[in-house]
Amino acid sequence: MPHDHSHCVADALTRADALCAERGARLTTLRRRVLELVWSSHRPRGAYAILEDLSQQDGKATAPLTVYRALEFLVEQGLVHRIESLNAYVGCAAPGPTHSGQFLVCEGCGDAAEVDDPQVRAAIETAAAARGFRVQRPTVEVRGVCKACQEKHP
Amino acid sequence: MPHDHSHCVADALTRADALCAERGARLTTLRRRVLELVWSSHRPRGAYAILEDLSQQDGKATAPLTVYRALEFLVEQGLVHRIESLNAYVGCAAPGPTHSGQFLVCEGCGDAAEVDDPQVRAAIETAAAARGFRVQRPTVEVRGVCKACQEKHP
DNA sequence: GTCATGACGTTACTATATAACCTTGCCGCC
DNA sequence: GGCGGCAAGGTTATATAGTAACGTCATGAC
Ligand SMILES: [Zn+2]
Ligand SMILES: [Zn+2]
Ligand SMILES: [Zn+2]
Ligand SMILES: [Zn+2]
Repeated sequence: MPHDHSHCVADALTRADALCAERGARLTTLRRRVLELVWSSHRPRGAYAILEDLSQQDGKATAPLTVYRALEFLVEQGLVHRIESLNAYVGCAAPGPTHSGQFLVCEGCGDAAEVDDPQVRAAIETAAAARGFRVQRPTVEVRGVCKACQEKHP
Repeated sequence: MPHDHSHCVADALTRADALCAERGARLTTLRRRVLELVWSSHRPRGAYAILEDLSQQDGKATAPLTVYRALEFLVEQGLVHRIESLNAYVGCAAPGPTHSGQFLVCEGCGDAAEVDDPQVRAAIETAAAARGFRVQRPTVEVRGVCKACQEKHP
């Protein structure tokens, strides 16, 4: 779905500003820049890719730790999610009460769509409870093909 | 649950022998050794940890590729699963028709219990279908605390 | 035996992530 | 104003994870 992505970015930054202000968290210039770079598309972006973007913008090399620290902050604040199966990061579509959604990762276009399906969450909770397992952080990353890509290759 | 783990290992190896024979897949000495090392506990084990085990057994350094190739084979055969969120590998409890189960990973003891819950699978399938997403490979890795560890720290 | 195939070894390299330590800038307070 | 405390960010080095390219050897079909 071709959309006006600049809106996605602008919205994400606005929400981030609001959330951090509300919580007294410091969304510094660097952290905000990293957040914007994560949001450069809906494809999860690796830490080193972001590092390169940053270095290029500044015309000088940046250290990995700089990026990792910013990402750590953004993940803690629930503004960004880490996709474990890709070692990459993607902007959260609906930050707020910190959550952990599920991700539909397309093999075709690479986009990762975030969904937060109560049924999925409940099924996992139930299956875990049946084994006496206390859930802390569920990770659900579904590889497959998105609607748009299916239509492209019929 | 303290159990006779040697049984787990023996069973796993027996099943692996049978499955590979049935399929005409070659479970070579190296691959069998790696499988045994993966099964050394119920904790997912990193490729480099296995590499060290192997090197130590042989008294000479082994190359990473050796291990990665064996692991690739074992994963393809469904004898071993990769835990994405840990970059580690764990033996499959019920190999056979190749499946992709869910994993309950304990923060306390590190054990990863494999479950294959139809409800979870169905919920994911439904949620994906509702968005026109075709599922290929679901990854579910739940971090939390297992029953035994909960009882240990009440 | 010959030859094709697949398994394994060797070397070098890329990618991802963290440790230890120091500098800077902000903020409240004396 | 100046000082103490703290958190962010910089610097350097290192740990951990994964691949590429190429060669050699074993197995099995013919
Ligand atoms: Zn967008
Ligand atoms: Zn797609
Ligand atoms: Zn066991
Ligand atoms: Zn446990």
